[in-house]
Amino acid sequence: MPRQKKAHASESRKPTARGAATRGRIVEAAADLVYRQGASGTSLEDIMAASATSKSQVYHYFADKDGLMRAVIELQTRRVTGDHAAMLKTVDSLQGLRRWADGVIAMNKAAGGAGGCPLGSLASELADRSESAREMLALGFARWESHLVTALRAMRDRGELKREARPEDLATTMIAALEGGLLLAQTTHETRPLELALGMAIEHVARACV
Amino acid sequence: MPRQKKAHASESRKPTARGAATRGRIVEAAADLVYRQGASGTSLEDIMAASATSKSQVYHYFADKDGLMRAVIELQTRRVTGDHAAMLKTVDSLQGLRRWADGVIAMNKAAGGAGGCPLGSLASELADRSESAREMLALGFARWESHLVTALRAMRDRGELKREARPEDLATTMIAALEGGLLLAQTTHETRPLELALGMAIEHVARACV
DNA sequence: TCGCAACTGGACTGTCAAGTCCATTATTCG
DNA sequence: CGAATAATGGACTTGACAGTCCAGTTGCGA
Repeated sequence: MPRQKKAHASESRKPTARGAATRGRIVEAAADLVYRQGASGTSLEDIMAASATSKSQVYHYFADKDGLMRAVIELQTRRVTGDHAAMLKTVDSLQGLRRWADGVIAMNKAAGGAGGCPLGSLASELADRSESAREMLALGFARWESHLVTALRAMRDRGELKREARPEDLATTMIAALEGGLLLAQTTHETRPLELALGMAIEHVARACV
Repeated sequence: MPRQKKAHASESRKPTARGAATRGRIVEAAADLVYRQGASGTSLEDIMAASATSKSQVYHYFADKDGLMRAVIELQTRRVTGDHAAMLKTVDSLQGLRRWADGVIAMNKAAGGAGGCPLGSLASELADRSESAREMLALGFARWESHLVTALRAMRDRGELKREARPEDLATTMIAALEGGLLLAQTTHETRPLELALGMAIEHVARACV
């Protein structure tokens, strides 16, 4: 019996350009809605309407809602890590790190404090409810962290950061501060908690400088 | 027309002891389920089953599901602020603060990193979806912060903290670190991010010491 | 150009959840 | 005691939503 595994669209078929575009439209619409309303607060019909697709299209590309949500996590992870990779690419100093943080703060200010982190809100909602989602999100955070680690290592190589400093740990605290600050900003509708938290994290890095 | 406002049970009636107990059972069951499954992931029937009540009882004490969710927020806020008020009551030194942090970490370790913060997960889910919920949660965080501020002020009064230090800002960063650390712990199922984040926050306080 | 497979439209089903309603049973208090 | 009101049981309505099904169309490759 040659591969009768009933393989689903999302794997092992041969999508055309049109099909790939449709799939992309669905995931993007889903990601935006889920960002604003949460996964369980977003219905497939919402997504169909926002992406101008029909039910059969959604089920052609995804096994079920969970499968679509996994694709959403993947997209948001790509977006966040991509954005920060670009912002951090040239960062190799405390000054550069400060500018990166200022960029994050400016974005939050533009949103009036609301919104929160796309990865953070997904993690909070799904981490304890779906093991596969949790793993994907953990991986996403790890990838994000790795870009910070790269910047911190560059600082160390330049001699700004002490040789015994641990870039991995510093990156973890940076993201924790960012996520916590964003959550408080989202709740209070003020950017100040984020500013304070990121300020603390950067000071923490400064303490590990020579 | 004397006060025909169609006032609901949760206000302006006179509940008996039995009624108050029933109401309490409902809210507690709801709080536990919502903590594990989220608000939109928890149905009234789940809550009815867990609290051994019927639909008419739920609607006797709460106008609708939103009203019940507000009561849940209130309960969780009371719980969290109560717990931390007790833990922080006698704290007036960096040492005491460290012990408090160790207690938080131990609790998280006992849960295998999972769970997250009851207020944090509610905030992440509801802050952008219900203005009244957002306000209640902001108030809850503020009350929580105030207990930390009290401890920090005690440190300042004892002369351990610099006089120009800002207890309010330090408390904000402490909670941001805690929430961010908890989120990462929940996602990675490891306690380490929380340890690192709280370590950073306490070091941050230490930097403001004389 | 022919045939197969990718793609799409949309009706239909079954389930589950929120909220309504009314009848019945306690409890309080004059 | 005996109204008035609190408390409860549970059936019922209404709507929304995930997922199924099939008929029809488009497009690619031999």
